[in-house]
Formats: sequence, structure tokens, C-alpha cells
Amino acid sequence: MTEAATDTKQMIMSAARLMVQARGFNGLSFRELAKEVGVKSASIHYHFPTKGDLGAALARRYTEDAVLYFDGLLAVSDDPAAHIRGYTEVFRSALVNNNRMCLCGIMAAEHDDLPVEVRAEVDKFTKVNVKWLVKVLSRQQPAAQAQAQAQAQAQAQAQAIERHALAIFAAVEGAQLVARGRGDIAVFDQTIEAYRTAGLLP
Amino acid sequence: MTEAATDTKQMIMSAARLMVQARGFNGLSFRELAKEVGVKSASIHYHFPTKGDLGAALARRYTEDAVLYFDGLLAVSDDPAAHIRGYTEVFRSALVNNNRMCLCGIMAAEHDDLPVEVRAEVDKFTKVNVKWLVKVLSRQQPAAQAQAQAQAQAQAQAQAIERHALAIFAAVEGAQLVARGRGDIAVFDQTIEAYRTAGLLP
DNA sequence: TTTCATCTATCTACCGATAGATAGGGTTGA
DNA sequence: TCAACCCTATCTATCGGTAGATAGATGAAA
Repeated sequence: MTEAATDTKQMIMSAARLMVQARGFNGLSFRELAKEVGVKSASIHYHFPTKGDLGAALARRYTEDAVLYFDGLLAVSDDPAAHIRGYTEVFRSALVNNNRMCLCGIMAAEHDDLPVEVRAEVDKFTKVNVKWLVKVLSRQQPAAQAQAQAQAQAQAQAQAIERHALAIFAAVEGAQLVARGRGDIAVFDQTIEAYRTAGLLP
Repeated sequence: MTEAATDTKQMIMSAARLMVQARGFNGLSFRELAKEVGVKSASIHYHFPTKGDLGAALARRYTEDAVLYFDGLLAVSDDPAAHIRGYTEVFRSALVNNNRMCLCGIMAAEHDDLPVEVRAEVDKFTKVNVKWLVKVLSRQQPAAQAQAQAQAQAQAQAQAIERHALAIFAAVEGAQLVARGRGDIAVFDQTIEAYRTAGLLP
């Protein structure tokens, strides 16, 4: 693979990601995307045979990037509150970038008419988010404590953490959705703060 | 307006609402909708000249119905917890109905390429939700108490309630979005319950 | 070292399908 | 008779996708 080829493919993915984050997967058109990149739409098909291939690649890359960032957060601090601040910042920055949404958040809304290969990648994004949040919440409620409990209690605890993690993910996605409608980043910040005040966020 | 005309128009709106709740505003097509209703697409245009007209009418009606239902909740109980249970039930029932979403929730994701008249109605839905939630939360934190406070404190209190209301709305929309992706109503129920446990919901 | 074959990456031109929208003609009930 | 209503037929624009050609790089055999 030559350098130019790689370059075009990366440019396609970058532009496509931004377009999907702004107008959704259905709102992404090969022609518009091609114009943005400066090639012809047939060339997009060369790199991504179908729209589903492109969408799946976008979601996969997006998830990979998120995982890298999230794990980076765990490495630089031991404070769950700091972890969560870093977490919400990802969603915040999408809004700052021209009122865009989380790639997988906006695709979740289109869930039902997404090509199956795209849907699978979007679902994975939810999974890795929950997994990471479980890790954060578990640190807060140390494993040692769970071990000291009876096994039944430990399991109940694990389930509670899992549900708490999913709740945080859902709430943050919702905050982004609503803030975007208002077109006001302050709405996002205030909503996140309200979550914290209520005790949903560490 | 004859009876048949009214009937067709209502059937169009009912079918369109379901289709938008399932596949979004962009996913709504005049031809598909016409086939569902049993008329020709030109007839849809007779009742709703443009797609924007139809979308705006749908959102307006949806909001009106919600207001009626919400106010009904306030009439039959004085318990904020019961109010919120009734509130979340609206979003839950959309999921039960073939994994559909709140009409304005799914439209919020398409916010940026919505016809302006539709966007305005969608924004109104958010407003009436927050307004109603403020009413519920204010009952919990009685006005008498606010009056007893210094004015500055009362204002801060009002602002906190407003933000709490918006947070509840955002969180519930998010729970719906995530549960829909999972295709599992239990995810919605567990997430709502987690909100309650955390203290976000009364 | 030159020549021939193959591969990569892109182009132009086009496909069938579908989108929203419109013009104008029947039909029917008040 | 006239307005309300729904139809047929058609338009323009755009969609994702495909066919076929080509310029240029690569690599191997003569």
C-alpha cells in the first residue's frame, strides 16, 4: 500500500466521521463525502466497497480511539472523579466541535436501519464504555471489600456496579443529545453537574 | 371537512408517528407512508404539502398528547415518586411498542438537518418536559420553604430545580436510546432504577 | 537493462431505485 | 354547482453502486 493510498483512505475516514457525527449515518452521502475529500465517489467505493463497510470501519476506529483515551485516563490518576471528568470531556468536545455528537450515540438513534455490520460495531462501543466505567466504579468500591463479603453479596454488588455503569453511559449520551438540541454547551455542563450533585457521578 | 377526510388525515398522522418513532424523520418516506395508510403519496401531500409540514404537525400533536398525560398524572396523586413513575412510563411504553423511541428523542438526533418548522416543535417538547418536571420537583421542595429563604437563595434554588429537571429529562432520553440499542426493555428499567438509587429521580 | 505483465488508485459515465413534490383530472357529497 | 378529496402521471434531484478505462508504480523475466 503506497503512502498516497493510505493518505486518501485516512482522509475519507476523517471526513466521514465528522459528517456522520453531524448528520448521522443516513445523512452521509458518498458524493458529498467525495467532494469534501477531493476525489470522486467511485474512489470511496474502491476503499470501502459498500456504505456498510465504511460505517463499520468508522465505528471500529472510533471505539479503538476511545479505548486508548480511556485507558490513558486510568494511567495518569487514581481518582475516580478525575476519571469521570475525563470521560465526560470526550462527549463535551464533540459538542464543542460544531455541535457534533458521539459517533455511536447518533448512530444508536438510527439503530434499526443500520447495516448489520455497522450495528455490531456500535453495540461494541456501548460495551467498552460500560466495561471501562465498571472498572472505574470498582476501584471506588475496592475488590478487597467485595471479597470480604459473602459470595451472594459480592455478586449483587457486581451487578449493581454494572447497572450503575450503564446508567452513567446512558445519562451522558442523553445529556449530549439534549444539549445538542439546545445548541448550548452550557446545558451539557450543567446537566453533568446535576448528575454529580444527585450522586449519579463520582 | 368531511368525516372521511378527517379520518385519512388522522390515519396518516398515526402511521407517520409510528414510522418516525421507528426509523426517524429522515427514514420516513411518503410512498411507504401512503402504502401503510392505503392511499397514494399525492394524497399525503394534499393534507401535508411538505414533509416539514407533516413533521411539525406530528411533533406538535405528540407534545400536546404528552402535556395532557403529564397533567393527568399531577391530578391523580400528590406523590412526586408516583409522578416520575408515570413519567418514565411514557418512554418505556415506546420501547415496548416494537422498540420504538420517543418521537422527539429520535428527532433530536437528527436535529441538524430537520426542517426549521420541525425543529421548533421538537424544541418545544423539551421545554414542556422540563416545565412539568420543574413543577414536580417544586412540589417536593415546597414553595413555602423557598419563600422563607432570602431571595438570592430562592433564586439559586429555582435554578437548581431547573437544572435537575433538565438532567432528569436528558437521563431518561439517554436510557431510552441505550436500551433501544440493546433491544432489551430490562435495560431501560434497570437504568431508571439506577437513577433512582443514585438519587437523580425522586 | 529493457520489456512485459500486473497491481494500485483513480477517473468518467452510467445504472436502477427512490426521494419529495407538482399538475391536472375524476368523483362525491353537501 | 362547488369545494373537498383522492387519483394518475410525471418531474427533478439524489441515492448507493457498477462498468470500464487509464495513469503510474512495481516486479520479474529475457
